[in-house]
Amino acid sequence: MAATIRDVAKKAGVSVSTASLALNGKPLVSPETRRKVLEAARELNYYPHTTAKNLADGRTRTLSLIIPVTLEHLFSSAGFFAQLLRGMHRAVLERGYHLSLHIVESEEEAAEQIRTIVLSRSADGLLITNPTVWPPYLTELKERILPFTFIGRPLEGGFPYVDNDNVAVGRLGVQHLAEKGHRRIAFLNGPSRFTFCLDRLEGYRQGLQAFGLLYDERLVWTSDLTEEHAYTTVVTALERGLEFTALLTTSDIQAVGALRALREQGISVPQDVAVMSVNNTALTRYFSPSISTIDLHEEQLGYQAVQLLFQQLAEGPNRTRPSRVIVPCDVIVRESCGCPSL
Amino acid sequence: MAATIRDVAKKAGVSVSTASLALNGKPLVSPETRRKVLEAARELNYYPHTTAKNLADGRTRTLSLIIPVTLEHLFSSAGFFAQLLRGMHRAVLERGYHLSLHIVESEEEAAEQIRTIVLSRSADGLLITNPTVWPPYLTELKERILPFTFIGRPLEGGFPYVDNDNVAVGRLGVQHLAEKGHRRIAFLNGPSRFTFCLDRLEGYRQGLQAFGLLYDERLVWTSDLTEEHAYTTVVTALERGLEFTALLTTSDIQAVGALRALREQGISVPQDVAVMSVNNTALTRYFSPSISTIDLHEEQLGYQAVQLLFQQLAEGPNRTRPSRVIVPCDVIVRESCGCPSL
DNA sequence: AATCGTAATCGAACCGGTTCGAGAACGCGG
DNA sequence: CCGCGTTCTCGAACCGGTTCGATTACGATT
Repeated sequence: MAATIRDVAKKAGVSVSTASLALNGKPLVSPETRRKVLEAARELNYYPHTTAKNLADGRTRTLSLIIPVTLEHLFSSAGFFAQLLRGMHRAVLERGYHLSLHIVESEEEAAEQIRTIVLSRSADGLLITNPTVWPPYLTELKERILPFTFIGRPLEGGFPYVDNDNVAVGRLGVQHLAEKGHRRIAFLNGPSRFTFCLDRLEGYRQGLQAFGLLYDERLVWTSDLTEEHAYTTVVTALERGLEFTALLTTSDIQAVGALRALREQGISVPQDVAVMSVNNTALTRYFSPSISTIDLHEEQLGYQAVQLLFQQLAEGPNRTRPSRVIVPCDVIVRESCGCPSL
Repeated sequence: MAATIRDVAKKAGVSVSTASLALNGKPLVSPETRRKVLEAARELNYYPHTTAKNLADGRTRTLSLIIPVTLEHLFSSAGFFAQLLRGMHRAVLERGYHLSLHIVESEEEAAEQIRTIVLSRSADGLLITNPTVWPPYLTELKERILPFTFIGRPLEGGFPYVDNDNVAVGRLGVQHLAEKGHRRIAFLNGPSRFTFCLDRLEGYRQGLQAFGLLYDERLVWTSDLTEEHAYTTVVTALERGLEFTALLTTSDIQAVGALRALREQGISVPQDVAVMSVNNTALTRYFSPSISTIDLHEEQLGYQAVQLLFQQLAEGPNRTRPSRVIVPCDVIVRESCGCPSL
């Protein structure tokens, strides 16, 4: 069938080992011999057999990406993952690696997949998205059987991860609204099992403090990352008669639900209440009013995650610093916050 | 490090070949021997080395998914791909296979990736999404070096593919609107380099014919699959004074652009013009008015694509019928078409 | 001329499985 | 008791690369 390295060696009149050295650009080969080998390879249309390479040097040239994603979550965050994948793929391609995809419905399933990957040695490293505060596979991973990188900060420290600057997300959201003079800024956050929600809450507090505003826990609400639940949460808050002139939500899909609730109560945005959100999904651009949001640079996040993982692969098991990379974020001003610009 | 099959064989007191037969459930092993081998394997926590298996039997247990996706396209179709991936992953998991991801910016890049995969023998089959009418890699694939399946009908026949029932998409869209009494139904289609646009146009014609309506080419427009271009296209159409009471668009993102154009001209939806779309993305649910759309069952599409590819793998190179699978679609009624239901 | 160092090359082992052909053990009929 | 077919087991080859230790060739050194 296809030419093997033995075919190339024979054609070039050298041994297999020399052919291998020449093809891989190793130094100990004379220029003349190298030329002969390369020419033979070209004539035979030789291309190394990946699997054989993998077996020989014990690398799979594959990184496994674990995406725990429930159906409703998928709906709201498809754009996030799409961008993430782009960034990861770009990084992986640069090194001649492959990206293997594992979509799981729960973290238990994630644990199972991870175990299988480890046992079957089908990847050189793991990229694990969306760890909740204590994922079931964490104990096993602690043994460092396989290098891995989290996308999103795990609660337990000491693990390598990349993440958005979620504290900055909260802080910038508040800052942007406070600079317009808002004093009572509500925050519709997500479930606290997500560390990004914890971090954004921290950022929210920091933002208030920076502007000398008091933290009022009655203005901090929590909902699932769905339109429906965000809607009912805001409706409830309004029924309780809470006063606020600005609202920061932690995801675009929540902002949409919040806007529906506000609209139904005859509260107009941005005149009566200014709204800001996070994610910069397609929704926000085309919604009416268009939604001011914070862009997370997901592609960069994916790219950096892979880079961090490669760094670990290079370092080997002598586990140096548990590194982390934080990707900055940008405010994107649209109509819902009531700013004149753009 | 980890136990190999030789360790298992030694512990069980049998030869390596017997151990292999026993572990793989081959028939020629005595029950007693099998028991001993399995027990030894369990005690040693043995798990076969994927790469070694792959090299030995010449299969990679990997399918490569090629996604040619431009940035603006990504924005509008992230949900589509997310669903597709879910379905594919589910099918692949059932067979102990892996899904390898290749995101490319152009079809030339797709061609390059495909060539590399073929030469390096890093996958057993290819899943190729979104073929345009004549993708550059088609000629090579014709030689059937590697089994593949298209997601989306390629213009050239004779290749295995799965697709939505795009003719039905066009037909059902028209039917739904015509049943409400609409006589002048405009169609905002996408670029004709996409076969799904060609098919939906055909469906549109069939739908008109079924209701005894005349095909009026002035009511058939084309725009890119972006909000902006859809907007300008509809604006232009309105400026030309074209009369229509209903509009079918071929993607949700176009519907959004169309709605913006209509709104700006003081045309209210659904009162003055009924609008229907295709894709059932998050946008359509939360838009105001919510957009009636056609669900394509993308997860099913992905699942079927993998099944079709496995079928080819099973059949081997004795290329039987060039099979295809068509996934049905469903109308989802919301506000924009002006139907009372729901 | 003998010794040494270095550069270039080679053969063989190895990675961890599968598979094939040969051979041993065994029961059975003649 | 012999020959034969069946059932089970085994050793060795194989998949296609990489790598290690040994070997050769050759110019420089003393």
